[in-house]
Amino acid sequence: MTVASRTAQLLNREFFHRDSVTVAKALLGCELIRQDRDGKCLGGVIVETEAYLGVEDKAAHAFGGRRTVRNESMYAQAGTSYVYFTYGMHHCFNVVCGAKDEPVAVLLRALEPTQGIEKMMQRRQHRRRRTPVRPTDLCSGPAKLCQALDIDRSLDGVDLCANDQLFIEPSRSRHVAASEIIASPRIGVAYAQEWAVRPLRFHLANSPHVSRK
DNA sequence: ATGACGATTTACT
DNA sequence: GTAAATCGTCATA
Repeated sequence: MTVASRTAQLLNREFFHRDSVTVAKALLGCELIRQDRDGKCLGGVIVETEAYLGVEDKAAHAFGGRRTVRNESMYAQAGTSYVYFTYGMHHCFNVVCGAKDEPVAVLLRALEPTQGIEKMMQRRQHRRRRTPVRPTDLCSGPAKLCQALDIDRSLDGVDLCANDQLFIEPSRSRHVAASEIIASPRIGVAYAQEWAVRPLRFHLANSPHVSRK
């Protein structure tokens, strides 16, 4: 499939050019797809996201207008990827939202695997791991899904609206009703004080593929 | 040049 | 439940 024909069926720039809470909810049910070097597609349906609100958000990397080599992609146009490295060993993947130079983004936290499951299993079952990877643990966390889909800093800053290596397709059959979306506090941001408790994490009710119950 | 810190995951008690 | 793993990045000097 060519880039041009594929681009026509992706989420477009306007989809991402909205506030991050709206995009975080709208991404639920959409499908993240990664095409690796062999042309093999890996991916799954997005079941969990978190919204990050920019300069006023104490939990966000751009809090206070912080702009560095690491988070530069947050200031790019909507639809750009922001991939960061953390804890000395993990990558996390975000979609940049809002206007250019407005550092807001959505962190993708969990997928329901649909494509390339065997290959993702192999990527997750790395050398040092002792226990087998269960299907519901394949992409049930922001760093797990990056490991499964082979997402790292080489994919930071790419345009998700015009790219055949990493992109997002609209929700297929399933229309996601507002009643299926559960909001809760974001994970791992206890240091952010009052921003730690705001309900900016969103996940599909009843999905066994989320990072936490 | 140095030190502290993660938007996490895994294993173990 | 707790703790270890592990290192790029950034603020400070």
